[in-house]
Amino acid sequence: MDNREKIMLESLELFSKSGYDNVGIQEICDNSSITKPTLYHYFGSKSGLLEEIMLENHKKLRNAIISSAEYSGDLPLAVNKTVRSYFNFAKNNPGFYRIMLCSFCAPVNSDLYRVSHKLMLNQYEIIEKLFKSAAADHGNMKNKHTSLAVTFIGHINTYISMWLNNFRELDEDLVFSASHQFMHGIYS
Amino acid sequence: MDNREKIMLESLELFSKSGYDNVGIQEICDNSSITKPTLYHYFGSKSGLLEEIMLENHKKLRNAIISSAEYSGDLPLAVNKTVRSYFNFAKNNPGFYRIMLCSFCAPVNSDLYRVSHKLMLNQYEIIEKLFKSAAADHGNMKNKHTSLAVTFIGHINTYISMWLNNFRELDEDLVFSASHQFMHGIYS
DNA sequence: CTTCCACTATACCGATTGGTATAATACACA
DNA sequence: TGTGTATTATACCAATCGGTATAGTGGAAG
Repeated sequence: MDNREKIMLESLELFSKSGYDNVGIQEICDNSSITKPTLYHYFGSKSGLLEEIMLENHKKLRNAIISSAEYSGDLPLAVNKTVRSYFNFAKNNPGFYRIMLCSFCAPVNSDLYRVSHKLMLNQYEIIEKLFKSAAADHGNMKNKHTSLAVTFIGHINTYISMWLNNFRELDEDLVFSASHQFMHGIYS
Repeated sequence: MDNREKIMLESLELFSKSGYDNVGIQEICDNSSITKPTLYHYFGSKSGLLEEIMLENHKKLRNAIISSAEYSGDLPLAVNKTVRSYFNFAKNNPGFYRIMLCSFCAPVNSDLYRVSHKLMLNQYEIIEKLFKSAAADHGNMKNKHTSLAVTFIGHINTYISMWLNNFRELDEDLVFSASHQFMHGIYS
């Protein structure tokens, strides 16, 4: 594993455990067995490091959900698949998901917000597109795309957050009931 | 307004805008028109200040929801009233609610977590008690108290978070549909 | 053999961090 | 008017923050 990757992995770990602001550059370097000039050689700044971490992992998430969230006439199916994709991604990237959850409610005046905000909006857009396509077949969804997308991701994050805090498993039963419950919220 | 209160109000404002870690003691003092020894006279430390802010506001929240979340044979009613209480509290204390949302996903190794964790658990307990009482009349809720409580608060926070980010209003319609959707999740 | 480049080591920078020691002040009470 | 106490102001602390300058090392490629 090269140094760049080592730094990213290690700082992701530290950020998720202590929070971006509570981790110093020196601490990252010590844990990665590299020196400060090396870190600045690759990332330029602390927020630059955060940005690359968020960009790279967001890309993986995006790839995971973008195909699940495709509408082909069956909205419950797409919703079900998307929930499953999110759950699986969280399981495979718990450290990053922790940080992402923080970034959903990050203070406006923080590096995490500045770096992540557009990425969060991009996530909304992907899901919004699903509901926009489905609206043609579901009249009661008209002009609610954004609201639905935000609610949907919010509910998914509720379950993932529960899992991260050991309140519940992310199993196939939960995929079903979460999807089912959300769909009921649309129809009613 | 006395200095103690002035400090608490001002730092709550700053914390919610920039995050606890990004606000320095000096900045709080400048904005409150007091000096550092005064702050340390009242609160002892930065985390002590955070603790008093969280304790005091949590107390207000607790008082607001504890009567709403009382079970008197009508679960949908109690759920509805509780959602309304949360929404109203958030409307009246947006700054604190922002911080509280952060504290639900705060990194374990942070002041915010250390100060808030028990308070969050206490919130769960209050709601858990509601579902525990209701379980006598609703067989399918047995042994799901904790899970239900966490999910319930999680869903409420999703809507409040949307409101804080200007995606949606917290009106009476949303109180109804949020309650309705959650109840459907229980019955199914 | 030389050039290039990723990387290290060390030492440093100014600014800011949370926190404190000490002395002056304002005010209630006698 | 004098005294005690609660609160404040000024000035300071060591430590750490993010970030950089400089000089040098090891190894691969031409």
